[in-house]
Amino acid sequence: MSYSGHSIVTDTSQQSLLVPEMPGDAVKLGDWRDSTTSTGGPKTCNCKKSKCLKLYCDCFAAGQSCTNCTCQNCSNTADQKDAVEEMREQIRSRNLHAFDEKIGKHYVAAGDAGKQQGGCNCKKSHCRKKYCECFQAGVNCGQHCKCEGCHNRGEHGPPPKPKAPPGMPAVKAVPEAKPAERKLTRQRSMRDSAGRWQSHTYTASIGGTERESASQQTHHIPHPESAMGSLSVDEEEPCSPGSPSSLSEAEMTVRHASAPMVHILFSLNFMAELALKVGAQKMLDCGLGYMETAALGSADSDEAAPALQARLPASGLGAGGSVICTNLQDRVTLQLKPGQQLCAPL
DNA sequence: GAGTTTGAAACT
DNA sequence: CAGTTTCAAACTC
Ligand SMILES: [Zn+2]
Ligand SMILES: [Zn+2]
Ligand SMILES: [Zn+2]
Ligand SMILES: [Zn+2]
Ligand SMILES: [Zn+2]
Ligand SMILES: [Zn+2]
Repeated sequence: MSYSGHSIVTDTSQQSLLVPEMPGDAVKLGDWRDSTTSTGGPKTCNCKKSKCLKLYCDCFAAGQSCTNCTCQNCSNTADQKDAVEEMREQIRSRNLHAFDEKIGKHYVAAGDAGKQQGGCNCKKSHCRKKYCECFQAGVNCGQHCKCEGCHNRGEHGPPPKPKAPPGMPAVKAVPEAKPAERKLTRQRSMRDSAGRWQSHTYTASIGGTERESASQQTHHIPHPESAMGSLSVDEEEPCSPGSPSSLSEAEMTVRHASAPMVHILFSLNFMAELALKVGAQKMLDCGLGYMETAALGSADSDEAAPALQARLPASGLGAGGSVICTNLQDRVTLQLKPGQQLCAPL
């Protein structure tokens, strides 16, 4: 989702992402996009009776056309987009949030589309198997789950560790393969000191001819509102009391979607730095490629935040700092304690 | 690979 | 709503 629709006018500056700029203005979060992978991960299905036109079908639920699937009588194809869209509408009328995987058109939420907006209802799996979608998503069960005998609440054990499906090991072989270039880009809108809206495009790349690089482009845009959707940042972002103005690096924003789960978004600068420090590949291997925050978990409460923090080291991204959940309302700001870092220093 | 189990999605 | 059926994946053997 680029801002190509807007007439881009102004300057194009280059600067290092490692130099935190950004004033304490409102931060808008775009999505990370891996140029080599489709957002949300490619899905495949094996549907036999649904024609891949119901939410039973993972591909359809994820808003993807069936590709490399082994489905039968599949109608979830590009050349039948009319039928697809018709079904989508029908399902949307049944459940307004059915395809709400995106927030404000930008952020792909942790869960799969159309699933689990209200938590799981597991009865026999103790939420310890992939039958449980909370577990499958790698998150603890939360307030809205109605599960029985749940062992996925981070109380009596570590956070869920759904074993990665076989097929494409995160880091395996291919040592001779040329370092494929990977690019991570993301956009954000913010206001400059003059109050004008700007669109910032950040790019971090690794591999390829260049080793690692990062750049930033700044464009003036008419109004970000149209592009940001309902979750546009308030004109006046409520700053948590006593927070320093320069949280850019440590700041994380939590969106409390209508109901169930709180998704944690890392700030742009943080992710960009992380990409440079540990490498984009490592991030992808750790499931952070698209800011899939489920990889780190979700916090439904202050109490759950520490568990979230505890997962950071396990992700291999460094020793986590303290994550503080300052409040839990519609919008929450998580920040590191001053001087602490999520990622171990270089 | 066949058969079972599971819980979301769909249906009544 | 609740109860039932359908469905495709997760799981077991
Ligand atoms: Zn399908
Ligand atoms: Zn498919
Ligand atoms: Zn299909
Ligand atoms: Zn569950
Ligand atoms: Zn759950
Ligand atoms: Zn549970």
